[in-house]
Amino acid sequence: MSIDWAKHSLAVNQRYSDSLSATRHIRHVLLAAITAGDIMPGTRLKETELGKQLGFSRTPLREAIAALKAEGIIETGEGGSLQVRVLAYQDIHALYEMRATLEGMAARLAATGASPAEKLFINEIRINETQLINSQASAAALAQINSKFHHGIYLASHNGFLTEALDRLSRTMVLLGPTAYSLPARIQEIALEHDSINEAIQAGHGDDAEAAAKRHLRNAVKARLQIIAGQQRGSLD
Amino acid sequence: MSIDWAKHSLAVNQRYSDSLSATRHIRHVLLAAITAGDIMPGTRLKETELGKQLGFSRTPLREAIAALKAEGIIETGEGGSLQVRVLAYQDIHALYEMRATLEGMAARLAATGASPAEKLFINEIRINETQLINSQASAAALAQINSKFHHGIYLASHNGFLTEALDRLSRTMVLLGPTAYSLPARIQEIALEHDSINEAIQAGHGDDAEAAAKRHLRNAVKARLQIIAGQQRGSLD
DNA sequence: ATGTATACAATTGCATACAACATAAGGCTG
DNA sequence: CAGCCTTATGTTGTATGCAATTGTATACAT
Repeated sequence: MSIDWAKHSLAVNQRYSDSLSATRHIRHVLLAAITAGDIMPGTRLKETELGKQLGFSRTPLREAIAALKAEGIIETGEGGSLQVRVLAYQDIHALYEMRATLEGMAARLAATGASPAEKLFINEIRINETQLINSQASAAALAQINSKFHHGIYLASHNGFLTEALDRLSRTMVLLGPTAYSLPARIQEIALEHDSINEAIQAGHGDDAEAAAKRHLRNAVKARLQIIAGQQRGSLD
Repeated sequence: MSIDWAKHSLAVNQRYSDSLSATRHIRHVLLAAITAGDIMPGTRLKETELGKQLGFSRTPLREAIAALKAEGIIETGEGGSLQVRVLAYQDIHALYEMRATLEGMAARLAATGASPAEKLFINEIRINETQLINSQASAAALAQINSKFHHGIYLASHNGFLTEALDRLSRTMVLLGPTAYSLPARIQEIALEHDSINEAIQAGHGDDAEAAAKRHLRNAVKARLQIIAGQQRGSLD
């Protein structure tokens, strides 16, 4: 029941051309494993075991974990044991509330301050997304282009702290499990909502962009709650 | 020209009753030293030296630094050397832009969702602040009560991610140097602005609270720019 | 005199070893 | 038989040591 670390490790090496220090490499691999669902929230992580599986000593492993703890992805449970953070039900609302505000801010700033090139870039991603949806791409592929779309807007806000905060929120959200792209009905809605955001940005309408982004996120919570309700099993283990 | 680590170390031990692991202890001590201005942005930190001065080995020190790097307080310069992060001029605007949005959100949520006890608590801090100002308290004391006031609002938002994001921003802001409480003229303005925020929260007016908080932060940037202009020295070392 | 190359010193990155602590199981006692 | 204490095992926390990379100084050549 061991995890296929080699896959994630390879992907990270490919993405960064093997140029990462052990500490940062491990951090990315752990994030990838959590994102892929290979490690579920609540899973206990044992340093010795992880180190052996990953092929690194405990020193860089612990440094990577220290960084993930600072990000709120990993937490120390009772007696100092390590585990992937478990989000409470009300955390879901808090998370989306934050994202709605920040995505709204990013969309507004993108609409009012993005360069022509950035606007073109965002629009291109949007077109690309439409093509993928029409060709019935996988949920993973759709989630990836979705990420690109949002991240493009973050960057166009020209606010590094905003970009970082939103990236951090996105990383935290993987703790919630499967994305909304597992709901076929939601996919079309997402496309429409992305369109409103994109159009407002292209037109340079800050207010509209912010409102559209907030609407998008409010709908996203609804979809998320639906997924969680579907996963609901007996709460008594 | 060594730094008085014992002072910060003692303060941390007092605050946390000696119950912190070496790693977390060191993290707090470093933050305190940076906040106090004992270590300026751009200062190079040498692990061996720091470890000896703090009385800990390099392992927990490196873990503390890993956490601070994840928070953006410490960065790795050319060739892997460590230094306290240096903020660029445009970072100041980005930081305050973020804080204005998040403080506005927090104030709105506090106004609409805080419990009666929380509102009383915030009001009490506000009264306390007035007394301190009238008694000509030190800049440090004013900065502290200011922190309490804002933090009280964060908590009353009932959104842990928002609270954490704002705390993180506050920690980053210490990199900017002296607070606005070194400007006598600004102190009275701050009191008035805090009053508007507090009144809107007490009255439960979300829109007003958000607007007042945003105004407060906009004025804070102005004051900050004034301080920085005053500090201006030749940019060629 | 200036630019470059080489050697040395210093610092960071990683691994191994040790110490302290928490947990769980088993035996002992009431 | 139940409860508690003891002990053994496993896990985290910290220290030290080694390897590799980078910065620096000096000497030499142009």
